[in-house]
Amino acid sequence: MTAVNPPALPTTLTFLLGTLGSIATARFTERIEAIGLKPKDVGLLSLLDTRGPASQLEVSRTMGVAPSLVVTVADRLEALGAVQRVRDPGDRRRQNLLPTDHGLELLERCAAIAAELEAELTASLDAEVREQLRAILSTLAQAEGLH
Amino acid sequence: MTAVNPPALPTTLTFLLGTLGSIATARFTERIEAIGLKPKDVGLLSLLDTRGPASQLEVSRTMGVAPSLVVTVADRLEALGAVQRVRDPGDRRRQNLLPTDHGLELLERCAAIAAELEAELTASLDAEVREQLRAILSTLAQAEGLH
DNA sequence: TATTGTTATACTCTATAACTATA
DNA sequence: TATAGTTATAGAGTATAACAATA
Repeated sequence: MTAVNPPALPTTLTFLLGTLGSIATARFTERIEAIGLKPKDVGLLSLLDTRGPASQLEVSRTMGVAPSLVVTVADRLEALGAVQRVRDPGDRRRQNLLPTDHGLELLERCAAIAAELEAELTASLDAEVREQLRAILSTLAQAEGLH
Repeated sequence: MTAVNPPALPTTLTFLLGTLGSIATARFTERIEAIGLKPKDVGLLSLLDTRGPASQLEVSRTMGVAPSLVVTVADRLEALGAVQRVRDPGDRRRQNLLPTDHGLELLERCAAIAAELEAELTASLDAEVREQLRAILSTLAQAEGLH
């Protein structure tokens, strides 16, 4: 029941998204290293910024990573002074994660780096087309439940 | 010299491409496992299909991976009967990699899997918008020298 | 007993460095 | 001496399983 003549792999959106996404991530990773952050650190900070404080297990589920990885990331961010762990007074098993002012500053620097990188990656596009792309990808992200 | 007020990270194309790309790759990886392939195997097969036979070092440079990784990938593909190593008669140090008929069949199955996945990932888009997206991403890929 | 977080351990991917064969 | 490929080794990232504290 598969297509007899599938389209060439490099023309599929699966391939294009995967390839361009990995380029974007590799360059972003390289640049945030200068401020001591790894991609997962940024993911966690961004999550706290978007959805507010959360317990480690909530973060684990939302990010789709193992609870033990949240410990590692939170340890690093705490050492950087970017997040605080606060025991939930109502349930002392829970560690609520709060971004600090410094953490929010770091996140803002990441956003600036991402914007800069976006400009470079899309230098071949007209401004109008760039916004079309943003709109389409936002639709896909929403469909995947990423907001 | 950075923007005083950068756009929110999740709205940047850097973030959207990285996130959606990693989703696409994760799902693709899961599905090609059924036919014994890893993502890098598919990359190598696709490269040979697109640019013709190549030595391992050429592959290493084109794919941007270490020569030792090409050995690993070529070993696996050879064991699957998907590529053949042929000593270059003019320079016996070189191992030219050739896709076999079976390798090309596997590649076609990967293309079918990618097409199926594309349909799922973009189910929220009109056909017209989907083609807009393909055109824009192809432009970006070309600008990155991926063709 | 079940849940939250942590620690110990292992697995996958990939790179670097040392080595072999050929030029 | 330089280059193509290979092997040995190590590091990064992440998961699974065992464990501790709290419910």
